[in-house]
Formats: sequence, structure tokens, C-alpha cells
Amino acid sequence: MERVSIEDVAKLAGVSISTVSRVISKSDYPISEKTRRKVLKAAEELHYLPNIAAQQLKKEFNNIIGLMVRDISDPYFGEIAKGVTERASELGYLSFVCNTGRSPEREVEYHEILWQYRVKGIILAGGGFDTEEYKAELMEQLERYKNCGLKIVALAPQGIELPYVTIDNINVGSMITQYLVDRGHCRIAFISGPDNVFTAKERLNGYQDVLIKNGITLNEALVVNSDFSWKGGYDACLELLSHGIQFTGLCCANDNIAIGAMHALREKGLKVPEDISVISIGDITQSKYSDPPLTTAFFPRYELGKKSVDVIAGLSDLAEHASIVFRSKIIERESVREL
Amino acid sequence: MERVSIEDVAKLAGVSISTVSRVISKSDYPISEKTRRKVLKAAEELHYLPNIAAQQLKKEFNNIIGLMVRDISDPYFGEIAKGVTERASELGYLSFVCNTGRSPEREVEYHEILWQYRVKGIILAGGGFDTEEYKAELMEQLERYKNCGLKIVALAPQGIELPYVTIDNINVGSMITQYLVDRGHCRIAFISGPDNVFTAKERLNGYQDVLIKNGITLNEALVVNSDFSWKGGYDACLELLSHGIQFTGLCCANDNIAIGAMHALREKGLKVPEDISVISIGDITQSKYSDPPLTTAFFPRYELGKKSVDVIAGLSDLAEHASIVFRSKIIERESVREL
DNA sequence: TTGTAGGCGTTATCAT
DNA sequence: ATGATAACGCCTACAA
Repeated sequence: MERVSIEDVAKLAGVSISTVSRVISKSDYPISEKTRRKVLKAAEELHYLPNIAAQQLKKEFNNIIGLMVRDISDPYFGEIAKGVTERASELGYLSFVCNTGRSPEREVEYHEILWQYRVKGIILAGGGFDTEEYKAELMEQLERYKNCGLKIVALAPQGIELPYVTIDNINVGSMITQYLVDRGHCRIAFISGPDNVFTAKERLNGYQDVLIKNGITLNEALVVNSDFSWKGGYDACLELLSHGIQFTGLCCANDNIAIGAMHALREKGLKVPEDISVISIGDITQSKYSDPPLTTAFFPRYELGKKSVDVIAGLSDLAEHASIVFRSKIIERESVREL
Repeated sequence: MERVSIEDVAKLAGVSISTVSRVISKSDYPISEKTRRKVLKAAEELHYLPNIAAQQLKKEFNNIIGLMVRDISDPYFGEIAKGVTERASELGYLSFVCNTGRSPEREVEYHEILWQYRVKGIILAGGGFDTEEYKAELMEQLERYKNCGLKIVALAPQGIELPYVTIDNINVGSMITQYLVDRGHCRIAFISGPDNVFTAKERLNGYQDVLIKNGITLNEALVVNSDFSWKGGYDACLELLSHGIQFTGLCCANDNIAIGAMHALREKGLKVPEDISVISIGDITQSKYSDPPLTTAFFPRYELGKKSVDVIAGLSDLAEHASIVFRSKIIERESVREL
């Protein structure tokens, strides 16, 4: 019973392996009902399931999707992963989750391994790094993928042209900033992500655009970087406060940052939203359960994940350099007050 | 350049495919330095990487680990997945993340697919269901796996004997309850998980044991089920409150529940820990950033994930029905007060 | 309707 | 030190 192959089934059923193959793979090849039953019975009895590696040898690609994330324990990526894995399994795919830990080198390694597995496509969930080296590596991979038909989809900006399923990060950065401006805030701080990550840069750009458009002077001391984590937000907020510059509004590049920052504010005796209004981007599940519940821009992570699988499966035809852009909107909760 | 195989490399290098194979697979077979270089150069030039499916055909198993989780977007599973994927890739494995969405049927489906991919092992991250049908199915799979050497490891109770890498859930349920008792609480409520999931049952048992041991009468109206989610905790807490029974302490089966419950308490004007002390199990990252920061029992999810990969890789020899049990401890923060 | 045989890309076993 | 060849398990023309 150890290694049961198609041949064992054929023997037990008293037919040829081609017949078994045809029955098992549900081809529309005509098979007498009697034979089919014999085969099915034998397969059942032996607990036969085809070896995918062997099937694979004939095909061009595996039914596998590679999902590249920076940190799968981050709810941001977790929700994307959920969308990807669920949709993938609906369509008969399996998903490799590749945790890069924010290391460009690991990411490149993963690309090679995924390629060896002949995955059908790769989803880049995190934003790319703005370094020449990283971009060059990525471009090279892409070139290879294009030649062989392996599909690639990005959910966040990579600094190069490729198929995107995403939201407009500049725009969402603007939205949250404008939201505060509209409510009378003009001293607005921004806690960003790492300064070499495109996602962070774009959101920050959106913030800056709005300030300029509204005639508010940019103040470098009001912008601080973090690493998109709770702790990062906490630390960054403390740093921001240490600058001693007054502000009434705080835009955060994601919800993690905002939750960490609110924690820091609380520790410093500052009340949200009475003293400081906080707004961010993400709408992760726990943003609803923070204290106060967080006002944040909806980011359709689950949908993004699902859609990107459709693109790879060829269900959603996305031209080579086209993009699918989802819309965002502000989820109003209780962390912002009108001045 | 489309599909480059070992044969292409052999041709370009002007050697036989066996030679290429020996060079590429780094066998300790003697190869002249000159030939080796020729082969490596050709491989480089063609961007050759071996097709794993083909290699697979020869081997018994793939270097793939299947990770079965209920909900990858839940930080509990996210952290486990991080431990698994990181350790896996250190050891040259890739991980399929299988999101079962708490459906036993999907779980069984996944087992079949993973088997077809000839994965090296499967990690059961969530607690099993206490239904005869589910257990029977699982037992059957296990039988098959045992026959062919596919390893299986559970991180949470499944109701049957198999290798575990886990913590003692009964004990941790007791620990948090005792912690409240020690601080003078005797009216203690418990928000559990789904009542057919072993993890939830065991933690609840621990709670009941402690109450009995301390001569506190069990009150059914103080125990409520949830689904281990934020919303579940929120709803369950509201339900609990609706029973109208006074309590000063609240044990939650996990941090999600606690965070949701604290939200409900806040809405009802109840202060934590002044009016109600809350304690739970998990120590997920955001438990530190809740308001107030949550006192909770440490649950080494990342370590559990890592260790289970070691077991599958054969690095940590775990006898067939033995277990590796991690220790827990209470992380004291600010959600509990002494009466 | 069913069976036979060749090939998918590798590795391992023989030869040379 | 290198090369030819037979598996590995499956699919698919092509035959019967």
C-alpha cells in the first residue's frame, strides 16, 4: 500500500493503465460504464491518488501560486493571504506562502525556488524597495517569466511596470490628509513606513500634495519614518513628540502604526481625539476594536488577494501592463474630531 | 529560452546529461574542474534551474510542508505561519498554507491534495473538532500517512493520539483562572471558543478545575461560547452581561476574545480593570497595545511553528506518539486588579 | 472501447 | 572522468 501508482490500479482492475488514466483524469474520452466502475472501485480500494509531480512533467505549469509577503503575521498580509488561499483553493490551486522578512535577498531566492517549482504565477503583496539593485534583479526575473509565461501580479508599487491589482496609494494618502484638513486641522504630522519602500513613499506623497494644495507649509519635523509595525508606530510617535512641534492631526501610513502611536499618545497623557486626531490606512479588523475605534481608509486586502488569483488563473484578463485599481474610502469611527 | 532542460545545458556545454546532472546536483562524484566550469557556465548562460517535478519523480517526498490553519488572517495563526515558513525556508522547504475556514470538509480535501503533492509533512495548527465523523476521517488519513512515511504534527489537541508540539491547554486555562483567584476574585466568567473544538474545551476544563479546587461553585450563566474572534468576543461579552449575573473577573480563551470583550465592556461603561479584570491566553502582538494592555498567558506560537518544522524535517526526533510540550507563563500587564 | 508505446526532465546504474 | 540507458508515474497519440 506504500506507493500505489496507476499501474497498481490497472492491475487490480484488470485493464490497461491508459484506461485508468482516462477514468481518473475525467477526460471526456468514451469509456464503458462497466470499465469505469471497475477502475473507480480499484482506485478506491487502493486509496489511489495521482502523483502530481508525474502529471506535472507533461504540463507547462503547476497549479501553484507563489505569494510573496513581508511578514505573514502582520494582519495586513494575513488578510491578503486569506483572500489568495481561499480563492486559490476554489480554483484548484495551492499557495506557497513566502515570508521574505523584508529582505530583498530572500525575495530573490524565493523567486528562483518558485520558478523551479514551475508555479503558475507569483503575487507580490508588499511594496518594492527603491534601490537600483533590487529593481534590476526584479526586472531580470520578470524578463524570464515573460518568456515562459509565468504570470506575475503586484498588489503594491514596485517602481517598475507590471500588472497591478491595487489601490492608488498616492490618492489614499491624500484622502486621509484631506479628511483632517476638511475638519479644520492644519498642523498635521505623518508617520510613514520605511523610506525606501514605494508604498510608504507614495502615501507620504499624497499627504504632501494635499498640504501644498491647501497652502500649508511642509514641516520636516512633522514627518517620521517607521517600519509599518505596532512597535514602529509607537517608537515613531515618541520620536515625533520629542521634536516638540505642536500638531493636532496625525496621519499614519497604516493601521499598525496608528495603533502603536495611539498607545504612545495615551502613555504621554494625550487623548485621542480630544488632543490629537488620528487617521490611517488599512481598516484591519482590530482597528475597529482599538480605543478609540480608528478612523481609517478602507483597504480591500481580501479582495485584492482574490482578484490577483483570478488574474493568474486567467479569469480576469489583465493586459500586460494594465492595472486593476480598487477604490478606497474613509471608514469613519472615533479617532478624529472637528476643530 | 522558454523551457530549458538539462539536455540544453548538456548540448551547450558539449557534455552528456549525466555529467550536467552530477555537476548541478552537487554530488560528490569526481568531475574534472574544467568540465565542471564548462557546465556551470552553460547553465548560467541558459538560466537553467532543475525542474523539481522531474527530480521529484525519483524521490519519495517533496520538500514541501503543508500547514493547515483555520484562518490565516488571525494573528494567532499568522504568527505560527511565520515560524513555519521561516524555518521551512531555512531548511530548504516551501510551505503550502491551507486555509480551512473552520470547515472539516475543506480540511479533508486539503489532506488529499497535499498527499497528491507528496508533501513531506503536514502541520495541524488548529484544534480538532469533537465529532465522530471528523475524528474518523482524520484517523483514516493518519493511517495512510503512517504507511507511507508522511509526517504529521499537531499544535493543538485533535482528540486522538499523534505527535504534538504544543502547550498544555488545560493547564493554561487553570493558570489564568488561578491568577484571578489569587487576586481575590471569586465571581469569574469565562468566554470560551466553539464548544466542539478541543482547544476551547480544554481551556474551559482548566478554568472549571480551578474553581472547583478553590471551592467556588460553577455557574453556567457565567460561561459563554464564541468563535475565537474579536467580534465573537464582543458578542459573547454582551451576552454574558445580559445574563445579569455579577462578576469581577473575566477569563477569555484567547486574546481576540479579550480584545472584543473589552470593547463591549467599554461600550457598556464598565472599566477594565477597575470594574472588571480581564485575562486571556495568547499574547498576540496587539495585546500589548490594547487599552488597557492585556494581561495574558504567553503562547509560544512562533516557536511552536518552528519546532514543528524541525520535527517534520527529522531534526527533532519525536517518537510516534510523544509530545513536545512548551511551557507558558502569565505576562502581567494592566487588565487585572487585585480586589 | 481499449491497449501499446513514447516522452516529459531527472537521477542512478551500468559501461566505457 | 564521462557517457548511455533505464527507471520514476503519468498522459496521449496511435493502433487495434
